[in-house]
Amino acid sequence: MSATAPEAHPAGPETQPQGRRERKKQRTREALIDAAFDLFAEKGFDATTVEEIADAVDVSSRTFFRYFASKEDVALTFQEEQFQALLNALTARPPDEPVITAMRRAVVGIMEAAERGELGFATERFDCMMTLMQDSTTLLAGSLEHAQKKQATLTRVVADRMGVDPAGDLRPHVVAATANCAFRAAADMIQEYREACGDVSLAEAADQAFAIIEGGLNFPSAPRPE
Amino acid sequence: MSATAPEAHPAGPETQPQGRRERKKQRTREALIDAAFDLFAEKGFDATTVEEIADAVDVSSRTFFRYFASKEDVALTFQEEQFQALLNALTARPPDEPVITAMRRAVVGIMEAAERGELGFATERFDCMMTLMQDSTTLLAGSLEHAQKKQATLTRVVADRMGVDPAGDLRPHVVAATANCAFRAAADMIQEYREACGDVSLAEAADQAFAIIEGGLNFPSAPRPE
DNA sequence: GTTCAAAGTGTCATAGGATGACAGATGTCG
DNA sequence: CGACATCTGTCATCCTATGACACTTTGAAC
Repeated sequence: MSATAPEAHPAGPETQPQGRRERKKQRTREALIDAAFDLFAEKGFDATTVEEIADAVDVSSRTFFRYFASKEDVALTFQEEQFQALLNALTARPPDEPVITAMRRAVVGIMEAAERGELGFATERFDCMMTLMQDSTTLLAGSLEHAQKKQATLTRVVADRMGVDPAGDLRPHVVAATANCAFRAAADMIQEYREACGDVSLAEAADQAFAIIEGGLNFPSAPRPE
Repeated sequence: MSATAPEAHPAGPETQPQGRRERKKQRTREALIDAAFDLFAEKGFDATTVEEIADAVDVSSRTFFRYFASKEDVALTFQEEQFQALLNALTARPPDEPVITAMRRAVVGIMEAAERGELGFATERFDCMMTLMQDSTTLLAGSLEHAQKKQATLTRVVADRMGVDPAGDLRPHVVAATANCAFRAAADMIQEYREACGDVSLAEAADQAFAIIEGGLNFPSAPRPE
């Protein structure tokens, strides 16, 4: 996940590959992703070795690393797709919406789409990622890192929409960070108190989180009972 | 940074160690930290090997891993200290302050203290960490992971202060996430646009970020010029 | 179709992070 | 001092990740 990424998550939408070579490459790539998730689901992220993934597709592990920069990378394919979808959704929002509203609708929309399996991947994959990240700190770290790195892009888009310069103006940075923040807050509550909050969907919780943030967070401290 | 951490960042405040063994252990630990940061500052995080750190203190690299769960761990010592200081600062805030105000003052206070070298470590170490994280994605990932894991603790403290139950109530989760968010937004702007924002301190920027969040983020989108 | 360059892959080699096992050294306490 | 716990070094091993080189496939130019 460090310096040189061969071609980290290119995975554009449906481009009809011209040559046989391209098609074969695409097939290998997807086979690796499938195999990886099967194994992850079966034995967890950490317990699955790159060699096992590669063997399942009958390529050498060296080849695996020609497709993915790291073991995390293959798992974060979907996160990358989600992020790209978010960018699209955000720019597609009507231009007269306040930024935070546009962001909120875009984020919630994407999460709903993901939950309905309407993005490039199945719902199980989405759930699987959530589960995996609870058990694997390295995967969690990778996911957070990915999100963090993408935040710079998001900031630029937000700044553009606001018509301000991201150098010197903190506001677009905060708005972009808020998207992250709302998602994390929602995911945290659901993961840590799964039984208590029952079947609240991530999308719903994120929407609530945005509502809370937009309210300004001005909650009183409780009077000390004692 | 995964499953078994030997004794990740214990580093309590000044406890007078009783036995010679304890003292020696403490000395080794600190020597490792010092050596690590010297080397990190000199050649960067990734380029420094555990063996080099261990050699500098004249212990085996196996011993290094008995003190720190990973190479990241030794670098995140200070982040852990900062977090503990934040918890203390937060609980020390007057009970009649609204939570978000208490959080804001606590966060900004800690960052100012860190910038003045008033915590357990020198200012250079603080700056060093910032620099290192720009160049090392693995360290960045570790830092984010650490922050994320601590957020659960922070959430509980916030919930306690608000007198609410963190299961089912999203608000404390959002407040806790906001602290993270404000810090990240501030750090991002300063790091990516260093020249533009000149000598704005991290503490100032974080304070501004809180102000923006408390305002509710209700910014209009710019009219499309063309 | 033949030829040639480019791209993809396998094999081998290597570095570094991290962990388990075990024996020896070093403290601690009675 | 002697018994015991703890710390440490050595060795062995696994896994991730990368570089180097040779071989094969593919696509394109002639």
